[in-house]
Amino acid sequence: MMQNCNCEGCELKLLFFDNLESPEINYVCNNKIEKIHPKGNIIIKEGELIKQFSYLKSGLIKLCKNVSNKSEQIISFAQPLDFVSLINVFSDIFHSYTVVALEESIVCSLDIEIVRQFAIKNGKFAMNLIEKLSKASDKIIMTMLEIRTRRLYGRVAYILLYFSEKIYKNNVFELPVSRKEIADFIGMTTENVIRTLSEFRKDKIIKINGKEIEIINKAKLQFICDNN
Amino acid sequence: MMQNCNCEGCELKLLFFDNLESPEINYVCNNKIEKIHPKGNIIIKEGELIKQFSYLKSGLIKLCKNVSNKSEQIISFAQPLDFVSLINVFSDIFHSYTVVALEESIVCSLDIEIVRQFAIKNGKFAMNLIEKLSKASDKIIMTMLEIRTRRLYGRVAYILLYFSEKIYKNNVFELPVSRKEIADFIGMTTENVIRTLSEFRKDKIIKINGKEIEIINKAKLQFICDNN
DNA sequence: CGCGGCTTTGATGTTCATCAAGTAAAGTGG
DNA sequence: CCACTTTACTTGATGAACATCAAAGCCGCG
Repeated sequence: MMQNCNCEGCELKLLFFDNLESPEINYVCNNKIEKIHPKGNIIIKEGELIKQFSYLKSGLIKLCKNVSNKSEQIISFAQPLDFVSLINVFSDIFHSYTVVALEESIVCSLDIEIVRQFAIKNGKFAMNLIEKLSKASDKIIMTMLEIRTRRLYGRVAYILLYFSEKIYKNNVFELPVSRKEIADFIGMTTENVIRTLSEFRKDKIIKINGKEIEIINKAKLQFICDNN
Repeated sequence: MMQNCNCEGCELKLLFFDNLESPEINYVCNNKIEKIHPKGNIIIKEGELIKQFSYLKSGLIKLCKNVSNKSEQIISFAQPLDFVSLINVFSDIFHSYTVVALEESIVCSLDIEIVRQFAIKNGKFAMNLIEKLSKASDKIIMTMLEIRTRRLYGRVAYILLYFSEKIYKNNVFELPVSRKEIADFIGMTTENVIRTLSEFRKDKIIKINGKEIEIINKAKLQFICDNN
């Protein structure tokens, strides 16, 4: 789904291509591929050849991986500006992660060689890229540590606060993932995630209506997050 | 401990400064600080201002972090070429990790601004830097996932094989860390790490003599690693 | 020689995964 | 559109995995 939209107005252009001259921006604009991925669509598949540099313009994605033939592991969730095109696109030949759209997502892609050439020609652009990649990796590692230091209740509380504060910026939100995906992310079983959510509901900390969650006692949820 | 050693012979120069011209290499050589850190020394402290870009010339270090006031978390172990100067040196103002020497380590440091200017002036150098940073982050994330997918026995087996194969390339080796540090790394308690090591000893999988470990049944250890 | 830190083992209780069984919701084909 | 299948969700019961508490031995160091 190639589109000839004008990149001049794109805020992401500013993020990555701030340091490119106008003819280069035009080049990017003419050579980029913009694709709308419906919910559930696989954007990048583990094992595939890395051909493109991609970034998320809108939507929400999950980053996952198959580890040692065991069940799917979810590494992180990401929104625009959290960056997409992965940690390893410049250092590997094959994708080592799978990226899936959790909500309808617009992804812009550029031939990886074009980006590489830009970086080589333009050090400021490269430096900008380093900053973005660093922040993305750092965020993933920090989140994994935050989860590792907690137990079941704390982990579930953490992820509820995460969606509420970081992603939706609202006490009421629609969970973009299944109970199983939460379990895969926090490293617990689906049953125990459900049990914990039910406990929170019984304790009047949250309201549950299918995928819709309302946080009604945020202080208590924060306390559980901090003390479990 | 500043030294005027000749960087021309340094293999790390090739890794990072392959793309710098000779006068630039001389500049690096004259402005670098080479420091020998004895075992146990803190090389970088969490919270300090980021002033330098550092890399490990020899030795072994651990990367750790205090998370949410809870006990110290070990993120990874690293050797030379595994890289040091962290994921976030170009994107943050303060160090968010602590680096400690587990064995006597030689660290070379350069003013971070010098490195930044090199990257801006020389895109190839910047690209090289991106690759190194990417690989380092990717490795950390992969290791955290490998540990997360396993249970106590599998985790301990994993770390024994890790030290044996990746670090010391020998079936006999001196553990560079305490039992507590292993526990902090694999996210279990010290007592259970010890108990597991004792079990492995009773099952004649390893021999233990204080910090010295000998793997005598590697196939079995690998099996435990793969099935727990 | 005595103190503190690291290591070890055992006993106990908590946390969590697993198994089982049932309900609700969502997709599928006639 | 409905019967059918599949997938997601939910709850309970049980046992396994693990943390915690306690006590003692070991070792290096002042």
